[in-house]
Amino acid sequence: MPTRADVAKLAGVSESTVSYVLSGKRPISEATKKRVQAAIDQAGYKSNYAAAALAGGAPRMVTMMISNLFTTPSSRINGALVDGIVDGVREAGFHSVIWPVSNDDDADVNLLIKSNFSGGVILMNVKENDQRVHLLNRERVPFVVLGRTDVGFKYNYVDRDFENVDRIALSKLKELGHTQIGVLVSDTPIPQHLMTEASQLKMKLKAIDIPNSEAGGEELASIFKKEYRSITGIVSLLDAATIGFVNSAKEFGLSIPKDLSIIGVNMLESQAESTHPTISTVTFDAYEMAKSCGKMMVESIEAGKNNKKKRTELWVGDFVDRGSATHIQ
Amino acid sequence: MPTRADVAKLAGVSESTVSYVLSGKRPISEATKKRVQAAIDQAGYKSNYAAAALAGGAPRMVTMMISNLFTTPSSRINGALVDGIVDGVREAGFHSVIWPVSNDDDADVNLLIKSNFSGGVILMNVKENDQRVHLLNRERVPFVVLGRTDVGFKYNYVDRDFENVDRIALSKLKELGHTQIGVLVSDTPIPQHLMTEASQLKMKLKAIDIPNSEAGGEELASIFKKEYRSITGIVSLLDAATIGFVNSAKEFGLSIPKDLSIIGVNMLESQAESTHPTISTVTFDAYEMAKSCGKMMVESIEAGKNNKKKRTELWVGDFVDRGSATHIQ
DNA sequence: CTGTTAGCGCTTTCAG
DNA sequence: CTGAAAGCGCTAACAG
Repeated sequence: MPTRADVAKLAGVSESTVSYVLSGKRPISEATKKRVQAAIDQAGYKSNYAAAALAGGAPRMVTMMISNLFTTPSSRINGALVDGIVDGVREAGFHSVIWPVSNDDDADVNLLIKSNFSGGVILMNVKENDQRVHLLNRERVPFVVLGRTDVGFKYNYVDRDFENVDRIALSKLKELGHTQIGVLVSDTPIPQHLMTEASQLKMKLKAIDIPNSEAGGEELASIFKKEYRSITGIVSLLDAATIGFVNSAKEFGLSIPKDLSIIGVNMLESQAESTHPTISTVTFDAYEMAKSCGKMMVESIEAGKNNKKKRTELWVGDFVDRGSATHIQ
Repeated sequence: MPTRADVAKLAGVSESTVSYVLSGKRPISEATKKRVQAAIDQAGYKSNYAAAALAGGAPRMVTMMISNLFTTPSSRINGALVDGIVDGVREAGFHSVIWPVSNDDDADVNLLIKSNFSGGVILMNVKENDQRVHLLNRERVPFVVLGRTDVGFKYNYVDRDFENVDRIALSKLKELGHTQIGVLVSDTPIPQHLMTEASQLKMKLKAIDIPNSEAGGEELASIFKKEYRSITGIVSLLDAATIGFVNSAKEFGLSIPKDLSIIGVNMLESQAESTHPTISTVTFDAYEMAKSCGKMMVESIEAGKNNKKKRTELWVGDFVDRGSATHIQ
């Protein structure tokens, strides 16, 4: 295995010069850059991760910990998350790997932490009061949680910003001229922040409490014109019921989106898509979310070096217009 | 972060002594062993992966490369493979991680190889004439393929040993007294090695060529007594057809396993299980297979250090008796 | 813009 | 049974 010394000799420069053309951390003349690059190719040189990690301080590697990766069928959203993290981390100049946690005991986790070849850990699929959060925190390993769980102390995470999503949905409807809004819920009141937001926007919300099933949606459709005559916009927190509603709307003389604008909120991307291809949603871009999670992880690792502590919470939603939210007619 | 030097000071021994109690590579008195262990605990010492890798030569880490991990639904067999590799590798004193390959271009693979933090690569889900095999071979990275693909040169792999599986199936039937054997195939002749093996065991094989569907199996059941009166044992290469056959056998006056012994072969473990809970099979223990793959990987890495080359091919099947292969009556 | 040099923390001879 | 010391290949001051 050729080392940076071999390359240096070949190129007729010093060892550090080789390092610097590789890292770009200091200006190098084009001429030497070329010579070094040629020498690298000729020697078939490959940088040694271990040596770099040793010399550079923390290892430039982040580890994704996904529990139950192989017992639950992987969903599309998981793929987007992994891809997002990989890209975010890579853009920050780190690598990322998945650490297989076959079972739920601590052995694997401990091994990862002990071996300490990883600069930080991204925790996914966190459970309620997840023990791994406690462990990571105790062992002072830099980590970021993709999601949230209540563990009794603060930590870095990236999660969906539900309130902002609601805000986007309502302002979108407002913008389209709707003020009388029905909120599809199931056995729960309208979330407080939705209420607050609505009053700021001078919109009227009316809870429409139905079972979250296709049947529930159909039934709503059957009575909608009678019961909710004044309502022109819908914010739906339900998936299955929305399918039922949309599918049977026409049958009951309700034309969507002509008579009614619908925006689904707080559904997972996959739910939203499977719900109905024509329902507009405020959804989450899982890939982008994961990407910022990756970036945050790296930042957090680098902050740790300088003993700077940072705590970040983050995320917003995106409006996806599929044609069911339209201007009031 | 405490280092081995801190521990040494605390325990009042030399640095190398600490290393040796950790690695167990030379005899240490119980007394100092205890003192060192106490110092390690007290200091909260953790070994540094990067430093160990640097000093020790090749990094003690193997990487699993699984393509399309997140676009295909993960199956149970994949989980078994990953778990097996992890355990096999761990028993050999190495760690293992999954390298996420989101797309099929070479960028991810190159990155892995360049960063060279991994002592070896286990390739899974290989495609025909897989380019990654060429790449790994060219870059002289130690690697093992879990599966097989034709690339025009030899490499280390672990795969199912189909011939041995057939051998096991036939000898099992022979042992039970069966000599007139039907072979369930679909649009293919009986494999050559099955024929060879049968003639050595002085058994008679008869191809039973049917569609591999439940309907195909049912139809076979309906005519079996008439058409294949002399046959007492079945070797099945088909999954769906076997289900259909077994399920409708009784209806056509065929009692399994009383009248007929059935052994499924060359099915994946998952297929075999889903085929029928009472069909005996010669199947593959995916976990064990993967485990030996992990061990082989580590051996291959360590052989590389001493410039010993080894080429290994491996696997056998296991007979799983679920009661449908019984003594001739 | 480039070279010299002191480590990073560990493994492994070599010398007791 | 234990110590001392020489690196592994790289990064990052420090010194031009």
